[in-house]
Amino acid sequence: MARKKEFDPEERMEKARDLFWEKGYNATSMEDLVQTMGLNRGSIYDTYGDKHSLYLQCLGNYAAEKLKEHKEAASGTSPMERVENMIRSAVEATVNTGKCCMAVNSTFELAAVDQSVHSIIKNNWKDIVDFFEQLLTDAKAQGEISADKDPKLMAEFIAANFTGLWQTFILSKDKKQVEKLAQFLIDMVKH
Amino acid sequence: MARKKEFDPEERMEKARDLFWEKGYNATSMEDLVQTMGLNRGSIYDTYGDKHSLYLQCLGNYAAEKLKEHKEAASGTSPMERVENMIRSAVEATVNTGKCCMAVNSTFELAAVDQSVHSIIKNNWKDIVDFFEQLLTDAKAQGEISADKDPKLMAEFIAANFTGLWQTFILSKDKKQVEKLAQFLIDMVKH
DNA sequence: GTTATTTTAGAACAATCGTTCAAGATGGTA
DNA sequence: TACCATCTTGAACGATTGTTCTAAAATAAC
Repeated sequence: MARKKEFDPEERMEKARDLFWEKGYNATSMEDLVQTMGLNRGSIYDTYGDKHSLYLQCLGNYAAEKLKEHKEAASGTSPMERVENMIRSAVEATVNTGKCCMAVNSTFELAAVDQSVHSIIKNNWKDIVDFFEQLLTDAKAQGEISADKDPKLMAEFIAANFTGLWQTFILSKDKKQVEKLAQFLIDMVKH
Repeated sequence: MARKKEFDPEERMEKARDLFWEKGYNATSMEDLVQTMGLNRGSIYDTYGDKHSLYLQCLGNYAAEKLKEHKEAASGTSPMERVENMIRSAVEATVNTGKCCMAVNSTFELAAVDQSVHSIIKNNWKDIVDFFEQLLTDAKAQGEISADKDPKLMAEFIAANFTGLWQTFILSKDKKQVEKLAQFLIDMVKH
């Protein structure tokens, strides 16, 4: 055996992830990454592969973490309360950090032309929609939402609305407006 | 006086616009533009300025055209029917062309870091929301939607949902699903 | 037909892009 | 202690980036 890495690959990847998150894939240069990660070019290539490979790892890391956060945010005594908390929690995270979802940024920058990116995001999207669907199915069984509602369709609708909320936040930069819109969504879903 | 341009600046700009639309700003190189526009580098710089300036002109052109299309799609005998047709028309355009909104792509790629881009898109966004708001105000006056609804908020909600529909289309590539989601939105808005 | 002015064409610019490589440093194992 | 696989370093690669410049071609006005 030989030397051990002087850095923590996971920790440095998160620095790269935050940079990609902020600037997007194409606007982030290898030089930027060298500076931000505090690593030599060679170490980056040796550890993560090329820029695209590093990006995929960052995106995968983000997606996994985001899914975990969504599930953690789903606290509450009833299914619909859990759905509500998920929505509010996502909005809160956005307005507090000032950053919107990296996966959504990536969707509009790359997913249409990059198969690997598309696949990662689509799977993550499906996980989130499935989680919503389960909650809404429970809500329906408990009579929290009316019997004529389609949990799957409604789950997709809620998830799609996240993207709308993020766009609204980017354009308006108005915390209050995003929160009002989120409340409107919740009211619509609950009836 | 001297020579006249051998090309139609407007027509060539639309070729640039379509390329930016497809690939995004950062992934489009000047060389790409030279090839696609069929112009010499010098002619591009002389006519449109640098790459960023050309992009802003393309985006402005797109925004103006999109607003026009939205208004043209707003046909119908009642306000709510006109709103419905706007939504359906936007979805149809997306699934038929396979392309989603350039302004939304641009929002997630650039608006957070580019003030000029942000301004163009925000203004266009406001125009569209205002148009929806007017229709919804009429709908409310005519009793098509209930009196407790807020037309402005609902207009923002509908506009935000467009973005969600586009994202769903990119990820699912499923025409039917996007149409179902659009119908769900219409049902929600109409009650 | 001359002149003035613009448009063209394409070479060329420095800067940056993503990537590779060779040489030196390191430390666990034999 | 000697070995050597691995990690670190920094220079360097060719390709491409956005942009500029020069000279030739073209045309409207005189």
